[in-house]
Amino acid sequence: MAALPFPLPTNPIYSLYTPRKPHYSPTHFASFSQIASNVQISYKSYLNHISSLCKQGHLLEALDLVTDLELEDITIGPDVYGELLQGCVYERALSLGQQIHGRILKNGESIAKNEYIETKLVIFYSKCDESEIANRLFGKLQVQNEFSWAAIMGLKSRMGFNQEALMGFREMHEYGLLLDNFVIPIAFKASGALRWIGFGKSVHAYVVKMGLGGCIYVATSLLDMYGKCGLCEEAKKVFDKILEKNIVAWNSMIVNFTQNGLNAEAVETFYEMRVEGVAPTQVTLSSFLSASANLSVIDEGKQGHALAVLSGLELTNILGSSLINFYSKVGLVEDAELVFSEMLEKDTVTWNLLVSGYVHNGLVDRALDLCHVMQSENLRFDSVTLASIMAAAADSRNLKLGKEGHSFCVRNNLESDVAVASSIIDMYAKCEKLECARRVFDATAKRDLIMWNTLLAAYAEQGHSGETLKLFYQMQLEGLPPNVISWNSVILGLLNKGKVDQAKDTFMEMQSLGICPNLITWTTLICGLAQNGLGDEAFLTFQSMEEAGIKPNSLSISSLLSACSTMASLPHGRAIHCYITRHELSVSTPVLCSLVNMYAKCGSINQAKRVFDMILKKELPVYNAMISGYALHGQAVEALSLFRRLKEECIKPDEITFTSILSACGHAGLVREGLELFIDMVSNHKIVAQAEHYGCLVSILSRSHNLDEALRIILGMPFEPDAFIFGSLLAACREHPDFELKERLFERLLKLEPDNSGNYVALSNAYAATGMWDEASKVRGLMKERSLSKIPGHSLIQIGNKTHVFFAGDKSHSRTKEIYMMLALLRVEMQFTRCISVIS
DNA sequence: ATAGGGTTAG
Repeated sequence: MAALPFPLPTNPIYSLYTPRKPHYSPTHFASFSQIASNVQISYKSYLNHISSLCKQGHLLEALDLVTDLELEDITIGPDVYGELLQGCVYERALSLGQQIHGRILKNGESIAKNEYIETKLVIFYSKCDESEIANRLFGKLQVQNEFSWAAIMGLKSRMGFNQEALMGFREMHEYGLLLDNFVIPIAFKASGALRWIGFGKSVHAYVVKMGLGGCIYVATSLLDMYGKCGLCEEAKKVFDKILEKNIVAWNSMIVNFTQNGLNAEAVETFYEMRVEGVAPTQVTLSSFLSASANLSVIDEGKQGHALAVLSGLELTNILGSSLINFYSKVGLVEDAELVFSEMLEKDTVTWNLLVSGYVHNGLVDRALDLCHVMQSENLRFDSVTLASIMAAAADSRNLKLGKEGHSFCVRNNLESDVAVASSIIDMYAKCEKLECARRVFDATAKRDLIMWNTLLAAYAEQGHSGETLKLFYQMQLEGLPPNVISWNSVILGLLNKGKVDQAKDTFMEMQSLGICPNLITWTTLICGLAQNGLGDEAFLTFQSMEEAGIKPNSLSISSLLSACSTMASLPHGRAIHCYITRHELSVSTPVLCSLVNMYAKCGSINQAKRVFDMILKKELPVYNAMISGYALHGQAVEALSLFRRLKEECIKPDEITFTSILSACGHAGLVREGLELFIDMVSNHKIVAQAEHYGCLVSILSRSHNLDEALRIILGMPFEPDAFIFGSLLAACREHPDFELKERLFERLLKLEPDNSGNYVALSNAYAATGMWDEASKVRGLMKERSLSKIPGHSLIQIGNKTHVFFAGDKSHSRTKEIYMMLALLRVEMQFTRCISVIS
């Protein structure tokens, strides 16, 4: 047990289980002789009547009776005024209480100086949160008893002056008063609010010594204190020892589990409570809904909603907000809207919840519309609203909105809020304004872990691994230990820069420092390995992740599928497809796209089509994946027919669709169709042509031996030709016998991207395509010399109905040569226009 | 004695 912060009392043990009533009689201080004996009966009946009126909240009627007594010149004892004041305490009726206070003063010292009345007045003003009056009266008290002390300490704690409350607790003890089961809950509440676990534990020790633990008020406040300090096991121990658990005890336990992130335990406790047959309250259900939202368990949360309705609970702000929070966290936006519309009174929290719910579900426009409604209803934005707006701006890369929001924050002094500042930093980072993000970060006085992590993520995302590491060390120098998210960003930064080995070292380092990698760490690693061409390692990492007992989500699955594509390994891809089916993982649109993409890139266009056909509600990304698959396989006719179907179904194609369909036309040499599509994109769909679209156009023209036209297009483009354009040209003249042209293009490419191994592979493939194996080999040697990471490219060659995958990796040309020779032996006609290189 | 909201990592 921890040391006591105060000496133990020497007095006999205080009686514990007494109900709340003073241990002295209120009338004890009043001289009953003052009351005429002939009116005593009627006085007593008056008193009883007044008392019952007060208890029912009929304060005005009670006061009328007192007036009657006064008119009959009957001396009124302190008991009557006490009852009245107690009634005012229940009703929090400040002005009425003040009137009674006035009457008491008018009736002279005998009543005003009565200890019972004086104490009641302190209690009354304290409960009405009238700090100044309460404190003044308390200071002037003749006797400061346990009751007035408890009232004042409760007031201080409610006002947020918890430290003062605890000081009063100690002072009270020094004053020689007993710490009873009325003050101790206040002490627990204050130490819980301050997270002063040491103080709390020593009060706990006192409770044990004094045998106060059986009092339900003491026990629930003790359990709450442990919960607030994050010690859920201790809280659970206290909870289990409560023999007769009331609703507050159950609620406290559920609330504390939820607030400490132990959502499953919260749900379990809720069910235990149901088994015990205890009726839930709003507190129970709002916490249960929070836990369900955090666990994304839809059925449980819906049951909670149903139970709230069945229990006849009123849809107050708190219950309603919890419901909105639950529905929007699990993606049921319409249900959230329904609850919102059913709520009679709404406050800023309610509105904010729906706004953030929209943002959370990607409905940025609706979020902003709701903000406008908020404005028109004259509701003030607070920092929470702004944080959601900034998240919306970041999501939609809407720099204009972000800047407006930022200036609103500056005008309204909201940017000093850490969460708002973090969201502003994130917004600038997502809009690729890293310097602005940095400026906001530097200008912020108070920085928390999330803010550091936001900037870390921003640098990592852009592959500025150096800056990421610098910041990572700086935060540690400033005494802030990084968490998993910080480490994840460092790993991501390194992977995005291609520094795979360093990323792997960092992964080991974090574990040796006792930081446990989470799903995102694993996924980042799997994804990064796949993107850096290390598909095998990505798979091994996936196995380690499974061994670590971490279940993949749709992103890890997509990453693995992209690893399969990189390796062009159909068996691996099939294995993942089986894994999805076996584990009944949710097949979201991104996963379906990755599946289509994987099968296409692994050469099985038919299987890709089968997956595509199985999708009932086809969205644009799925079409895009399938079209790009056809493009990859040189099946331009199928790609074009799918493009028409897309239009028939009134789905608007985007720039990605056009990139794929244009590249399909390029591979098939469909010049007229390609040019028409380009014009359709620019004039009908108002899509600004990007470099890759020009690249496709160039590629289409080059492939049809229209190199002059291609060069004309390049000159007329609204921007400088980039590596992609030169790459397209180089790829386009794969079969072109002009070696010099290839080399010149390659030179230009190297100037733009000296470290891109893809260009070397492209040149090597171009040599290989025209049978110049030795030159191809030289380029490979050059790559090795410059120790460029080997990204194994691979080629898909369509022969008859089958597509074959040829690797252009290390042993590329020898293997390609082998296959070419095999094909020649089989007398299969080579279709070079259908020979596509897929180089990431 | 118990009660609802915002910001970061793929």
